[in-house]
This record gives sequence, C-alpha cells and structure tokens, in this order.
Amino acid sequence: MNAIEEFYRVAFARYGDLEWWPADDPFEVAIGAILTQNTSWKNVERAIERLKCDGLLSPNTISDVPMEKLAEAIRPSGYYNQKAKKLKAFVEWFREELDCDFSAGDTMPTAHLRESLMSVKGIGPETADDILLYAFEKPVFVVDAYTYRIAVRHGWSPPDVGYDELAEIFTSSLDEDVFLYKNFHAILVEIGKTFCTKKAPKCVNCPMKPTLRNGTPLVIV
DNA sequence: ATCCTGGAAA
DNA sequence: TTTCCGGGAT
Repeated sequence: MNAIEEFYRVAFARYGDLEWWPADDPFEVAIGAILTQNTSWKNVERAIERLKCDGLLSPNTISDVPMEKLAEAIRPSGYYNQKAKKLKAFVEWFREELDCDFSAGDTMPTAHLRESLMSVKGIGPETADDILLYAFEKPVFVVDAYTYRIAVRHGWSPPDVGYDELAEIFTSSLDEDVFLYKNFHAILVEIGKTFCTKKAPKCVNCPMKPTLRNGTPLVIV
C-alpha cells in the first residue's frame, strides 16, 4: 500500500462517506460547481436556495431570465455578475452539446468531454473536473488548493507541480473508482479546512499525523 | 499581477 | 480590521 492509499484508509476510518456532492440532481451539481469558485459553500447554498425559490434552477429558465435578474438571485455567492454570465454560458453548452441530458456524456470519452467543458468561458480545470466527477460520474481526480497543500506538505509532490501532473499523482496511486475519487476529494477539503489550514496548520491534533512517513511535513505546529 | 464580490472568521 | 473561501479570465 502506497502513502496515498494509506492516507485514505486512515481518513476513511475517521470520516467515512462524506456524501459529496450534496445536490438534488446533476444539474444542481454543475451550477454549484460554478457558484463555489473561490467562494465558501455556505454562500453557495444560499444562492442555490434563491434560484430554487425563483424557479430559476433549470437550463431553460437560466437561458431565458435577464442577466440582471439572474445576478441578483445568485448574489450571496459573490462575483455575481461574472457568475451569471458563466451560468448562461454553461447552459448554452449543455443544450448544444448534450441536449440538456447528462447521460448523453456516458458514451463520450472523458478527455473529449473535459476539453469541451473547459472551452466554456468560466469553466477552468477544477470546475470541469467537479462536473465530470460529481455530475457525469467520470473517474477524474479533482485537484484544488487543499489537495495541493496536503500533497506538498506530505511530500507526495514537489511544490511546483502542475494541475494535471498532481491529478496524475493521485490517479496513478489509486484504483480507478468514482466513489473513491469523490470521497477522497471531500475528505481533502474537510481536512484542509480543519487541520491542514493555510496558516497555522494544526498538525499536532491532525488525525492524519500517523500516516506521515519520514517526519515529512514541512510544517509541524 | 489584478480583478471580480459577499459573508464569516481571525 | 484583514483574511479567506469547494477559481478563472484578462
């Protein structure tokens, strides 16, 4: 068992299934993935609740509603003007490429779907991978700031690693398993928020401390 | 490197 | 008061 598998084994014993991504359906996952860009999930929940109340959480309504009204509905998630455009760009892609049907992605190669998603203005690699994994159920490993921080501090990766390169470090160390990838990312986010924080990491109380091999963490607080 | 933005935490 | 979010575009 390699260090990354060992990390997950210990983490799963502690956290179990975190049940990501919390949403009623894949469309809500995709919308949430855009709204959560550089934004706390709590504020995204408010924005999604407002979309639901206004009857706006569907491809047709997002296409038809005026930009200003959409922006107002998602206001709590921040960057509301930018994100209103992003939501409209996404639903336009969703209709044209998939006829508003996520299952249409089942027969498409993951790499093609990923490139296609990333061609949408407002969808970068992380958001694309959120959508691929949690909405399309494709086996891609999501990399985010928490993933990077934890990977570097545990010595799994050099600090100058690129996005795709870091994803590869995880996928090459793990079985290809959609549930595993979903829950691993959820666990990294949870640990990154509570213990492996950007400033003043709480290594002393961290449940992952037993998984460190050569006293590897760059920071022990 | 800077901008986009609200809300909570430090 | 500053910092930080489940980033991405210019």
